[in-house]
Amino acid sequence: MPETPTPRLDETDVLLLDLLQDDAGRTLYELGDQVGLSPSAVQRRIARYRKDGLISRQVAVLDPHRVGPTVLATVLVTLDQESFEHHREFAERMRAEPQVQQCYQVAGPWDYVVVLAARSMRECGRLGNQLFKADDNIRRYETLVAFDTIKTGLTLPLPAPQPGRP
Amino acid sequence: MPETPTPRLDETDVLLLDLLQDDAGRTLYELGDQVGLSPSAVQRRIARYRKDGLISRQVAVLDPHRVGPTVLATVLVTLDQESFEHHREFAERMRAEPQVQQCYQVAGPWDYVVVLAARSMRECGRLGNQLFKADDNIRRYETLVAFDTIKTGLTLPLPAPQPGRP
DNA sequence: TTCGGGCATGCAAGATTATTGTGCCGGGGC
DNA sequence: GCCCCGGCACAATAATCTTGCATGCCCGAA
Repeated sequence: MPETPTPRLDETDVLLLDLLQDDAGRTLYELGDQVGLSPSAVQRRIARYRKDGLISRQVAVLDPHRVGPTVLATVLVTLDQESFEHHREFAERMRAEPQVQQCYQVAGPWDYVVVLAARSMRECGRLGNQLFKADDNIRRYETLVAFDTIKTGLTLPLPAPQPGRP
Repeated sequence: MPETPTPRLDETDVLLLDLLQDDAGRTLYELGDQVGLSPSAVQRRIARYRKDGLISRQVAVLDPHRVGPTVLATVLVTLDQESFEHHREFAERMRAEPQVQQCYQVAGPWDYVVVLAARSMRECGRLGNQLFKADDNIRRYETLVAFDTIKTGLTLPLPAPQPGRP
């Protein structure tokens, strides 16, 4: 796994990245205006973030309930046998399923937290069966169906700027 | 709450939205190429998605572990008193905290699922204390710290195109 | 202290890309 | 059959992005 040592970020980088996390549709001119830099300087920084893999991608976020009926659910999962191979297989299956939005391997009695997005309660149930019940290596799983989405996003808190260069 | 009746989507819409969910950085020309439409037609459709709130925003997704040390955790929460007011207050607090990535109100013994992003284990603990322990209306909460991120994103499965116009 | 290199910047030209106006075509309603 | 509406392609225009270049700053080395 490419554990790159993390490029150093100054105050402007943090400002920029926060703006981009919030709305990546802004123009370079606008961004530059907000951070006190010329558009071209901004552009070069952003290019660097991409090259460094700091910005992994740029996506459009759809409104779940505007797209059509949507059921979101969180599923807690515990595997039966914990072999490396079983974990790998499970992870692969989660990655392959488009209706799995997120999947984390966690500490404690549960092994995984999985966030599902389905188009109906019925489909949500079917998905659970297909992904978890049909797998005979899953000891137990529990589905927490969402009533309401209070907040959603992938925004990360950024580290305080390195004492580097102000 | 503005429960807009969902605009009808044809096959091209679904194709386009899927492309945009995957990578919103593509040019109109490229998008048009993939869906068999001219750039201007694509542009007009996208403008419509925005107007309809179908695309709620466009963001840059950062790589958590490239940005710096990051600890992700899922927290399950049960309130003590279930009054409307208490729920509203809790939701407000989640929305206000930048380190809360996602928050869902769910069915079952747990009331909420909260996804946290912190910069260290220490901070993660502090955050938990601040958000949940300090609140005397929280009966119980359980933190599931993530070892590993198998998958992440906000991609939604799109409904099959309406029988509308092919 | 002074010199030289690396690095990031602003500016401005040039290339791409997005936006908008126009006319055309096909389907549905009258 | 005719008209209206919606969506399309094309083209001109506008906006935005990209790149080359010269400059200034900070640093280490002499």
